[in-house]
Amino acid sequence: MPSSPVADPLQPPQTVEAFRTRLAELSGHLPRRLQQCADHLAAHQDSVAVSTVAEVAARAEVPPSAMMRFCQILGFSGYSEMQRLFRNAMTLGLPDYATRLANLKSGPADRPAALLAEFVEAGRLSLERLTRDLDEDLLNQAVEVLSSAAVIHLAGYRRALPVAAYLAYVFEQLAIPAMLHDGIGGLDQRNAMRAGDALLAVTFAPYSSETLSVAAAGRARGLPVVILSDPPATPLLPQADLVLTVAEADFGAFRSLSATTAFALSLAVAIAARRKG
Amino acid sequence: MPSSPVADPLQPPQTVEAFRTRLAELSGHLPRRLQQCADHLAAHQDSVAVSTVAEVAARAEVPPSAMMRFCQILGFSGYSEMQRLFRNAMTLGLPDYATRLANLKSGPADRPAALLAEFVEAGRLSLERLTRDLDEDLLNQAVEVLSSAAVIHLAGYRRALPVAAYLAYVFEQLAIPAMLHDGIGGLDQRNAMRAGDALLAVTFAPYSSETLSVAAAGRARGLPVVILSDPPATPLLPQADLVLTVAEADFGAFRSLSATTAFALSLAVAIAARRKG
DNA sequence: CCCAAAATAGAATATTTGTTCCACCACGCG
DNA sequence: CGCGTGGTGGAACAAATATTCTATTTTGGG
Repeated sequence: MPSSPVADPLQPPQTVEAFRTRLAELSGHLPRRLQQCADHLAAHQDSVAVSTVAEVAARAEVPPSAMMRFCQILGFSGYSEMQRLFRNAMTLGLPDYATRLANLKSGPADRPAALLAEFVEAGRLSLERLTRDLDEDLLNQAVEVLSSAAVIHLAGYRRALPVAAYLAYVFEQLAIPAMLHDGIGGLDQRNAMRAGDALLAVTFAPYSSETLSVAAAGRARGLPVVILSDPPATPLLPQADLVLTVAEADFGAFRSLSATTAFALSLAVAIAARRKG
Repeated sequence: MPSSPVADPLQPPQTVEAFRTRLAELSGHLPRRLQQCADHLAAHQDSVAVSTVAEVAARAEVPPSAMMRFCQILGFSGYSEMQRLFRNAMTLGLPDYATRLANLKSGPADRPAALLAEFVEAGRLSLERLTRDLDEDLLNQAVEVLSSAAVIHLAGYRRALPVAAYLAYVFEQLAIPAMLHDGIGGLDQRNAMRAGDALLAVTFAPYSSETLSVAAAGRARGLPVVILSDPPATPLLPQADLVLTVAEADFGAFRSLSATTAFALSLAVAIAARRKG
């Protein structure tokens, strides 16, 4: 691809990394006002996504026109184009969303490989978002609670079943007592939840009533309940002691589980480490 | 007009928390278009900060004016005021992805968050490799074969079960006849495989004998057999018509399924598109 | 089945925001 | 010591965007 190590002054940076590189290159041999722009952007680059030129310029203590000139020096056509870069990087929705969705819906012989590229992109965004938005404290609490359980009960239906099943597999590998409530044949396994155990339930909106009912049963027995879901999980807050959320980017009506599986695995391994330590 | 005589003195939510609460209150007893707004905002609340009304409205599949009305129902004077709430919440927010990832990794290796950062990194690598190493021709053939099947039979055990289960879920959503051979209670479902059907088996090294035996049964019945596995899949080549591989990066002894789920979803959606087209 | 009230869509309007342009200033070089 | 080059700020202009308004459709009650 046409991305060279040395910055081409006519081509705008396509990624935030490229943007930073360009900024570093320029910084130092720049007229005073433009240097101010560079310094300010280096320190507050993400605020570009949500601010107007006037605001950014004011914070950098330069007139708006100076900021405009600076954008153009970076290779952008103007402030808007630079802003678009940061907006795209910030939102989980894919760029050109409408166009791509139209292609997916109408495009007759859309190549499977193109489709795959979209889902890979969605997965990448989700993973990125996962580290950025992580509530570390919440995760630590979940590890704490679950690692001290005698048996970890797992629940998850429909789209959440793969995650619960995966957790069951990993826990077994790690020699951690765990039990998957698969609800096969309508058989409950709720009475298997005993004092000293804990429940880890996985559910995504719209929340399946089975999962919620297992969670309620767990609480009724006094078990700590941890729910893994997608944001916003507001309706779940009263149902659990801890609610962890993973935002999974969608493409069209479809959502992969790329970030969720990574999160689940981390959780399991962290629990194992805690139990050993 | 901050105070009205009626018992609906709507003050705009001052925090995102308050915003979520109000959303939850309203949701349910709302006219159709406004409910769409509520649903969309619940799922993509942060994208408001970086999008115009027109964009948000388009994604929610409502006209812009409907979104405006909804903002006013929430108590805001208009979209701009609502947007301000999210912009403010975001600027105080976290450093960007690269910085955050570096911070997470630099900490003690036993921190759950550090662990997560590693798995996220592994996931990203896997996704990257997935597009790079993709054998497009093979994927097209798989789509071709599976899309013309009357029923798609799915097999997968142990670590592959989540993938097979996920495929079963997605096929059902897409109204594609599919059957998961879960092998529950040691019950085979092999006689359900009939002429005109196809088998999609998922297995990773070391290959489970159950999966291989289902694949053999499928072939014996003359069904086309597609296997989804990890490289090198050489031992599987004689067992199947097509062998697709997804390389999943590992961290320590552990492998996530980030790339595999993305691949599985793509495959399913591509098959659906092919059947419709 | 009809009517009133609410909801809706899209066009018209108002406002905000980005961008360009040009007069002015500072500095260095002939 | 002027003259030219490059930098600067602000005002004028253009584009994008939010917001309001109204004709039309839908909904629910009598």
